[in-house]
Amino acid sequence: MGEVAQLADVSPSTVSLYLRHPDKVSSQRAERIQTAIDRLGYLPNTMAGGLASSRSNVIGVIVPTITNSFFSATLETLERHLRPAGYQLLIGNSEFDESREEELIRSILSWNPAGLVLTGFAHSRKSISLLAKSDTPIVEMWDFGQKGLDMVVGFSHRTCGKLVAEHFLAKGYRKAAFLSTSFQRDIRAKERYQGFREDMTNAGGSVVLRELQGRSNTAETGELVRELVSDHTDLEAIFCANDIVALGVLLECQRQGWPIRDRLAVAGFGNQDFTASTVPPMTTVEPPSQEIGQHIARMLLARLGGSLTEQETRLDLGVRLVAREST
Amino acid sequence: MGEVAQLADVSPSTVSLYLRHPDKVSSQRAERIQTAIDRLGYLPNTMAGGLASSRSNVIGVIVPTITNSFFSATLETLERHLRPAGYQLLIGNSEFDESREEELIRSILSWNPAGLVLTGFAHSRKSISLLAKSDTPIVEMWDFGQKGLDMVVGFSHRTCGKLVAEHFLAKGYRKAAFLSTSFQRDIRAKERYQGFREDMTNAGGSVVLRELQGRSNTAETGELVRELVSDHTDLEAIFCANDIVALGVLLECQRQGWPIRDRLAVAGFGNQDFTASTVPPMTTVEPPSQEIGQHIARMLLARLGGSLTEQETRLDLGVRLVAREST
DNA sequence: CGCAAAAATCGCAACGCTACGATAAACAAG
DNA sequence: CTTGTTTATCGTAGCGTTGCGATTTTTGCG
Repeated sequence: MGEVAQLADVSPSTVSLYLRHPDKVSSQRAERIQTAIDRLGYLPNTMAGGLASSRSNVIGVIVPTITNSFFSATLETLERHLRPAGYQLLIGNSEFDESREEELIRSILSWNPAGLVLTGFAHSRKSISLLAKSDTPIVEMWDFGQKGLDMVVGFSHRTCGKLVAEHFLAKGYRKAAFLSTSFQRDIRAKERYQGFREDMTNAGGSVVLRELQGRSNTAETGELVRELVSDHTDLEAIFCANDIVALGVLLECQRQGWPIRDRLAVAGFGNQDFTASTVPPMTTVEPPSQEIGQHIARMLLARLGGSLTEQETRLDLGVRLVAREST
Repeated sequence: MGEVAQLADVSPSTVSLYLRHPDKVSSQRAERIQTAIDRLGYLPNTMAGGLASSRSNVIGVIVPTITNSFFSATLETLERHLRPAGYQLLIGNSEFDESREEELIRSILSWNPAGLVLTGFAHSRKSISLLAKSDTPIVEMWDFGQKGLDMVVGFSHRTCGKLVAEHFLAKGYRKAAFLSTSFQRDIRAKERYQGFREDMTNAGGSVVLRELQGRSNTAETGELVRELVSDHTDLEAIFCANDIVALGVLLECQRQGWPIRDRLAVAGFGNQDFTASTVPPMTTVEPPSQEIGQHIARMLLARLGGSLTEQETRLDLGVRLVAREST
């Protein structure tokens, strides 16, 4: 930066001022400075800037996995909205593990981030105390219904389960199954199950549960479907933890020659693109993946912009049932 | 850090030394320092550290999109291997846009990153000069066959196309189509097309090309398939730019009642999990998504560790054809 | 043209840490 | 118990910015 100042024949302070508030510098010098910057290929040192101003343009985001269209859609939207305001995302993978999350929180906090976005409400004690000590704005996303540490943007997974239960009941299905990825990995799938089960049983129906070992896997899904059907010959409908699992069910039925809906109704979660084109088209629930990113960006920017007005701090974006021919 | 030093009754230098080289500090003080750190909940300030040592633990990665299982698998593996060595990934989304990539390179470079990973060989002039000026280790990934700026880890997409062509020819298919996502967005799909086309036509076959407007979309895919089949009644096989598109083809055929393979053979790219379970199971090509991440981590760590030995700097990981019943 | 107010520029002291040379403590050997 | 050697600790000078108050220049107006 010194070099730029020298070449433009101004003081370093002026260069810094120009970089931060270009309109506070006279147009002639602004021009000289910009020329010098271009000529030298000068890149400001973010760390020095961050240190001096004791704040950074980093926003940390911790998701359980990025190999998952739910979260990656949120991440992409979040980035798209935050970048124009000059923020950089620092993305961490907790791998569904609280202690991993704690480690990441520690590491991100040491960057003095302008904000921190976490997935869900489950955090280790230590994490919570770390977060409390720092005064970083926190957003918990992809869930709703608990107190939360600071801001919350998401939807209720219980309600989502209830929505599907209502739909099943309206269609006359009473004997249902919930086919899930591992609850240990995905607490939110468990919440959907609980909401689903509660409403089904309240209405005199029944729900049997099956968990996949690991992540969505169509081969294992097929096995579980065969097992379910042979154990529960009167099974009428399956609600799956996500669309890929539901696709697995659809394909297994097809392989077995069981007509979807007449023999077995299937619903997924995610409303991924392909669900509209399966045969038959799949009933699913659409989570507000993009909206989550968008509203987090909005809230965070408002908070960081320092609009002092006591603003909304918790946002339930709800989910939408997309009823198609598979139920 | 001053506080920690005071509480542990040592000098700040010793605390710093302990943090960086714990074994250079006597065990009694080490213990006192650790206690003080825990008690105060001290978190080192990464920016100050980075500024002082003029290097950072940041490794930048720029991918065209993270909403894509190819790249996200690489990202996850990369993170898994780099984190234990103390590195943090700074992920950027170029959205298949060179000027966006340039902006990201600028922004990441201003962090003084320890390394930078880019996708593919296509960069703007300015980007290249920026990279040349900085002495950051660069890795270009997910492609192979060009010179490259520094290190390269990937595979040849032309070869991939040729592999499928060979397979089609062996099965007796001569009249083929390539059904792609937009080439403008995905140059590498274009390279697969070129390799595919070259070998098909050399063997006396023919290839017709269709591009989807945007990203993989099963509805649009269906339309294009119908159009293809009515325009080219003698069409025997379709090679798709990815598995989702191939799934779209499969589903469309099913909807139309066209028997897969007998009427139309289909091959995808990606070997995503569900491809094994479609009806019939789908032929596809498996790119080394995870291996790419793994080898980049290895190369980068070797380079950063300063093993002075002139090491390999370009790595072709190849692809594997997974032949199943859809061809 | 002179003077006050506003705008533009500058100098300097941080920011919190690291690296290096200097100093002190511990240890070994004569 | 001295001296040389190794090991542990400490002081200090930056690292490249920012932000504030001080200083200079420009502007507006009687």
